[in-house]
Amino acid sequence: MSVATVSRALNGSESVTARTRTHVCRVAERLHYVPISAARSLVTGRTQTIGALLPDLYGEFFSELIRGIDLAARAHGLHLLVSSSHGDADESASALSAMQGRVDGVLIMSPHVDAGFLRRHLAASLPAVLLDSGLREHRCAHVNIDNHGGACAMTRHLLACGHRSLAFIEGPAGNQDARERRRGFEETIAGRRGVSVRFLQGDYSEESGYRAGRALLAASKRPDAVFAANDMMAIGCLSAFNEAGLPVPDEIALAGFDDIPISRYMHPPLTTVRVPIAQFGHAALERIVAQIQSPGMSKSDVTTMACEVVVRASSGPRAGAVRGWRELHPTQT
Amino acid sequence: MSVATVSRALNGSESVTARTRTHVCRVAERLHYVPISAARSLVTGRTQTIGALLPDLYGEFFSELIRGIDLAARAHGLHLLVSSSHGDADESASALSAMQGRVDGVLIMSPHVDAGFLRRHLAASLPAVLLDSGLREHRCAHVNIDNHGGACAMTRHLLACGHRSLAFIEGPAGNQDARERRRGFEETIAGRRGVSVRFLQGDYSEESGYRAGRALLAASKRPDAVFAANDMMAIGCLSAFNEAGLPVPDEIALAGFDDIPISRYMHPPLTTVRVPIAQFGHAALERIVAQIQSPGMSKSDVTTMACEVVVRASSGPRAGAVRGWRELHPTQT
DNA sequence: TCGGCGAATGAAAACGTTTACATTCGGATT
DNA sequence: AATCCGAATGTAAACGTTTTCATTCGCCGA
Repeated sequence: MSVATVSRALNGSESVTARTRTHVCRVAERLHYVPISAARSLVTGRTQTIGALLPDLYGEFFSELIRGIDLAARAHGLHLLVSSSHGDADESASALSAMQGRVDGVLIMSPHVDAGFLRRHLAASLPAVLLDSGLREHRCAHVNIDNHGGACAMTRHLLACGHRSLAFIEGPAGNQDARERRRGFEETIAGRRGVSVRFLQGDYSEESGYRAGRALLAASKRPDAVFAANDMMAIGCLSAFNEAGLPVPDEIALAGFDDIPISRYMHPPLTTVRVPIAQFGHAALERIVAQIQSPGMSKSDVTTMACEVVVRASSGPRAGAVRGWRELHPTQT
Repeated sequence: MSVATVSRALNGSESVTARTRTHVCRVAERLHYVPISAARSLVTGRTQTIGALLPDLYGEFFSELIRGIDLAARAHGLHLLVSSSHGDADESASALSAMQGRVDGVLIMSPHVDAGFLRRHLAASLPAVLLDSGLREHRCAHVNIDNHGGACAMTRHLLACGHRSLAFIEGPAGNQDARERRRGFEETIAGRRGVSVRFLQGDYSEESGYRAGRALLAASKRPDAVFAANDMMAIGCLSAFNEAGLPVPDEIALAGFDDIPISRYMHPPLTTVRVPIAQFGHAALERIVAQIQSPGMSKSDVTTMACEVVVRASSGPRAGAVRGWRELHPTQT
C-alpha cells in the first residue's frame, strides 16, 4: 500500500478500488489520522483559509460581520483566520504580511489602508476584497455599505416628519463611513428652503454623543431633530437628553445609524438606519471565493449593500408608548 | 548566496554578518518576499496558530470572547483560526478534525463535547483547553466561569433586598452553565425559612423570558423577585412586565446573568451578574500557550473566573430614577 | 609561510503531502 | 495462448522552508 494510493483513497480519486478505499478509510479512522495541512498546502498552493483583517473586534458590528463571513466560509469549506486591533498603519501592514502566504485570499477592513499601503504590502497575486474602504482600487474588489444612501433616506425621513431645524453629530474625522454619512445628510438638505442645519463633532463613541447632546442642551436655540452618524453616539446623546429631562421625541427627535441591537431597547426606541452587517460579510466572502476560483476575472468589481431606514419612536413626530415584546419583534411570533 | 544563509538572515540567526543580513533584508523587501508559512510549518511542526471552536458567533458574548482571545493571541504573535456554528456533535467533530494538523492548540467551547467525544476526535498530542465545559477531563486544561458562585451571590443580594418569594427562570435543559446557575440559586435558598421559590422553564432566548414573564403575570400569586438565568431572558421578562404595566422594581424585582451591554440600558437598568468574558478568553489562551511551551506540564488544570454582582435599579428595593450618562458609566469621566 | 581556529556560508536532508509518470495486473480479444 | 488495453497501484519528484553538518574563508600566532 503506497502513500499515493492512500492519498488517492482519502481524496476520493476515481482510480481506486472501492475495496481499497474502504480499507484505507477504516485504518485512517482507527489511527485518528488527520492530514497535516501544511504539507498539503505546500504542494497544492492552497490553504483553504481566508484571512479577515479587521480594525477591531469590539462591539456588535464586528461580531455580526464575522458571523456573516464565517457562515459563507463554512459553506465553502473554508477556514477563517481573523486578525484585529490594528492601531496604526504599521500594525496593519505586519498583520497583512503575516497573513500573506497563509491564506488564499484576504478581506480587508481598516482605516489605514489606502492605495499606497496596498501597493507596498499586498502581493499582486493575493486575492483581496476591500470592505467599505471608500477606495477605488483596480487591484481588488470592493464591497461597500451604502452609507450615503442610508443617510439620504434618513434625512428625508426626518424632513418628512416635519423637522426643519436639524443637527448632525459627525463621526471621526478620517473615517470614510462617517464622511459618506455626512455627505448624504448634506446633499439631502442642500437646496431645501427653510431648513437650518448645525454640525457637531463626534468620534463614534457613546461619550462623544453625550457631549454633543450636552452642547445642544446648552445652546440658545435647540434643533427639532438630531441625526447622529452612528447609534452609539445617538445613545449617548439620548442619555444627555434624558438626564436633562428633555422628552424625546416630543421636544427633540433623534436618529442614529447602524441599528445595533441595543437601539430598539432604548427609551424611546431609536429610529436608525439598518446596515445588513451579516450579509455584508457574506457578500465579501462570496466575492473573494469567486476571485480565487476564477483568477482571470475582473478584479475591480464593486458591490454595494443597501441600507434601510428603521422607524421607531425616537424620530417623532409623536411620542411612542413603552414597547412590549411583540412590538419590539414584529418579525417573530 | 544560499537559501540557508537567507533563512538565517531573515530569522535573525547569530552566525550571519551584519552586512549579509542587511543585504538580504533589503532584497527581500524589494521583492515583497513573504515566507510560505506552510513550508515553515512543515519542517518546524508549528503553525503559530490557535484554533477556537465555538458553538456560535451570535451576540455580544462571543464577540467579547473572541476579542479576549485575540488580544492574548496577538501578544504572543499567534494567529487565530475561528470555527463556529456547530449545530450538532458531528459538525463539531468535523470542525475539530479540520483544525487538527492546522493549529498548535485548540480552545473548545461546545455543548456537544463530552469525555467520549474528546477521546474519539481529539488527538492526544494536540494541546486543548475546554471553556466552561463542566467536564473534568484529565486530558486537557479547563477554564471555567464561576456560574455557581455568581448565582449564589445574586441570590444573596435578592434576599438582602428583602425579597422572600422568588422565581427562577431556567436556562436550556442540557446546558452546563444553566445547571450551575440553578444550583447556585437553589443552594443559597436551601434552609432559609420563610422563603418560597418557583421555577420556570426557559432556553436563554428573549422570547422564553417573555413567556415566563407572562406566566408569572397570569399566576394567582406573584413573586417579589425574578432571577433569570441570563440577561436575554430577563429582558424578555421585563418586556412582559412593562407591557402589562407592572412597575419594576416597585411591584416586582428582576435580575439577570451575564451583564451584556444592553442590560444597563433597560428601563429600569438590569441588576445582573457580570461575567468577565474578555478575561475569560484571555485566560484560556494564556493557558494553552503555557501548555504548548512546556508540553511536560500537568494538563488537567482548572482555572475559574470569578463573577461579580452588578446592582442596578431592577432589583429594588426601591425604584431607580431615569439614568443619565454619568450614572451609567461610573468608571469613565 | 604554514597550520590552526573560529566565523561565515554552503550543501543537503527532512518535513508530509500531491501528482505526473511508470509499472503491474487482470481480463478480454484475437 | 499470446497480445493488448485499461484499470489499479507504485515510484519519485516537487513544494519552500529549517537545520545539521560540512566546507570555505579570513585571520592570527607560530
